Amino acid sequence: MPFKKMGRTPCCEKTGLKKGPWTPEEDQKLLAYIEEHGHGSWRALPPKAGLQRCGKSCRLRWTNYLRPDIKRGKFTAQEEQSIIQLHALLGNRWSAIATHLPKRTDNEIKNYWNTHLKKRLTKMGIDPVTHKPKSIALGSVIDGQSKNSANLSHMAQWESARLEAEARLVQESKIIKFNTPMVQQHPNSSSKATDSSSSSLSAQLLNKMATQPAAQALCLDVLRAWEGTIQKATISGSILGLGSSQDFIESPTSTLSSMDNSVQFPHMRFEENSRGGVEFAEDLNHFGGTMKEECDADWKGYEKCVDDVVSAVDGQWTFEPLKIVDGQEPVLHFGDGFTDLLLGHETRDSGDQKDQEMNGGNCRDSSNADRGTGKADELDHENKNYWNNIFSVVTSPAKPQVF
DNA sequence: AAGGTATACAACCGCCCATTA
DNA sequence: GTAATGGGCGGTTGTATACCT
Repeated sequence: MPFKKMGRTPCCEKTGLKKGPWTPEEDQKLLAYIEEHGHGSWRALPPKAGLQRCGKSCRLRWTNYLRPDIKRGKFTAQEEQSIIQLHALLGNRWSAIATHLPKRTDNEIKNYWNTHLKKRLTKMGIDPVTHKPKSIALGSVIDGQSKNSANLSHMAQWESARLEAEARLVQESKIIKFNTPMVQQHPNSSSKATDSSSSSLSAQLLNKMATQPAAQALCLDVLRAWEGTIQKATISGSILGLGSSQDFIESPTSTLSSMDNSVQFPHMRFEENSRGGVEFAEDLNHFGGTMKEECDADWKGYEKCVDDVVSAVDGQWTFEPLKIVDGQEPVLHFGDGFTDLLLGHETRDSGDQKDQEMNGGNCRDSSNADRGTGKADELDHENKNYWNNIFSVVTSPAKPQVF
């Protein structure tokens, strides 16, 4: 009984068809046929092309290998970072991840993740599913946080998909026009987004969500909460050993109706950049509203340990000094650290060359050394870039994005 | 040099969904 | 309304190669 589903027939007769690696001759036959006739029906293709293969096999061979617009070869550091960040955001949605990596197939990305990045994660003591230190992911310290973070991971996936859909709807309909000016402009900012061109609709959408209660879809709140969870879990939980934190994460649905505006987008400010796109300008308050209040208790205890910040060295999560600048609270951000570590920054001094390469592009450099200097503006810059990366992904699904 | 093991990647499998007849 | 079909997707397996003992 080869097929469990009723009404389902085999895509092809299995007997007599070749399986396994494709030969150059087979590739040539397939290429020649598609170039001349197009693939048409994959099921009907093999006999026409003179191939003893099933149509599905032909389709896979074409889409994953023979297609002319495929980039093969080693993944760049930028691509690696994209994969890691997108995976943190989207999970194992390889096709969705692939849409943001030009000329890379989902299969290739999936394989690369499984054979390289996933192992690197594990080696670093980070759970590849939750993108968190395993001590947290396993719930060895704070079970509640672990569950919350796992839930948030799924929530983030759900929210990201929803955000994509919403952004597409807005862009495609081009009906919504925002007559209100860009709100919450930074005092130093002169950027405006008053036009209704499609290029700025994403910015408008984000700002609309930030300012109009009825439109506050909270698509990004889950990420914010997620980040908060990481902060709390990492700093107050497993790292500083301050005990468990109270649950503060709710589902997007529940927060939609109950959360105060002050803990939503207003602590994030978006601007339209010179290219007409949207970019995250700054986090006006790392801990805004109730989230800050709920964290105060932890922060009081945290004051005793402000000289310590977590870093991963040789696969161990350890402490290193962190100076405070201008009385500002040092903040660990989700995404800081482990992404770079995965990219080869295993130690504070080992990634210099790579840092230089990445700094040449639009990559974050969140080396621990920089963090250790306590340069608040640099931290802010890193934070800004990190969110820009995420937002550019979720708000520009149609545009391949390489960080 | 030979055998065993690990790694990387291509390919396959089964499920699912949208479309079509 | 239902079965048939095509194709997408994620998980898994198979195989070639590199590395180690």
